[in-house]
Amino acid sequence: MKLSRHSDYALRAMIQLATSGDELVSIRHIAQTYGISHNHLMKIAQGLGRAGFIEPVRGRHGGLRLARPASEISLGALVRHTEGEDSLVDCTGCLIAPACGLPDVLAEAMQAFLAVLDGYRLSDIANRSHMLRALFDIPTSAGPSQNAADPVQCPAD
Amino acid sequence: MKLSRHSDYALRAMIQLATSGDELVSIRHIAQTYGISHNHLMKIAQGLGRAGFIEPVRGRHGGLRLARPASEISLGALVRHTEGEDSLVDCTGCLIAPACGLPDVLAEAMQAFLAVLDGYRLSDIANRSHMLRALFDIPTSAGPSQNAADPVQCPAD
DNA sequence: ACATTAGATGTATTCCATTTGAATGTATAG
DNA sequence: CTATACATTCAAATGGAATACATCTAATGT
Repeated sequence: MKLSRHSDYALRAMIQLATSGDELVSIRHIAQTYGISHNHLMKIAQGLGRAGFIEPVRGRHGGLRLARPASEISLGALVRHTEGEDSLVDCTGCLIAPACGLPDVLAEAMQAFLAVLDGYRLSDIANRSHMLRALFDIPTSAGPSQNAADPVQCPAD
Repeated sequence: MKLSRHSDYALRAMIQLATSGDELVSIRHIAQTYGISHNHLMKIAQGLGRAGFIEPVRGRHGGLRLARPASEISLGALVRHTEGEDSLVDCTGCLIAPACGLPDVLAEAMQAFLAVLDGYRLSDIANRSHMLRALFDIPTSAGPSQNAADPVQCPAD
């Protein structure tokens, strides 16, 4: 019972974009932040773009930004997109499928799971803005950090 | 977002055992019923036995039976056992872990998921007893089927 | 006692999905 | 025109799950 890394990375990227406000953030930058595969993140970003969560900007100083305010993006919608909504079990070819009550129960449980996520917005996750901005090394009006080009590296990696 | 086949098979086996009442059912028989791997099911049965869900009986006419009545076994406990209770995401090494609110939200959603399953018992799933007994080809007092040695085969397999 | 049956355990191999990597195309700012 | 960054496709690799094989232990019927 684990979220795929696909979902994991998508959520992380969205958090970073939410924290970065209107500024464009390149895929490369996000990948470097978390120390994850650049190519993989590209595909994830592609999917997020097609689904209307983010807006890609091409060209020299391009990058990604949220297509809508973080307060209007629910986590449920995100997870639904990255994980898919298909059933938890595959009953094709199961002998007892016609009499089995399991799929219904599992669907109900899944619905409860997503209902909780529907109750949270991206802005709720990224609410500790100052802490996150510091971790992302985003310069603020008060006091920008000394080296914005090379973001903090993950110590455990 | 799928249940592992491990969980799937465990649930199916438990349903068959619940439907079979006090009678012993061999692992081989269950495997043949669903057309799944005998050896794999053995390991799953092992785990179920160790966890106290089923009671294995060795020897010539041995087999498996439920350790407790089906009405006292909750689906939540079963899924918790087969899927494990660890977190949905692995945050070790994630840069923003200290400020990230995601794990809490996911844990809450997971809890809601399991809470639904906790509300159902194995007996609720196997409630259509007569249909299931027919599918499992279990002889009844009224009219036993003609060939109890060779159970019905899955048509789609 | 002995053979038979069924579960218990361990190892190894196969299989599949996810993840990653590489190469190429497309668009845009300067 | 060129450098940069996203878009797309294909192929390799990694890791976990599922399966197969081999062997052992325990209980039962003869």
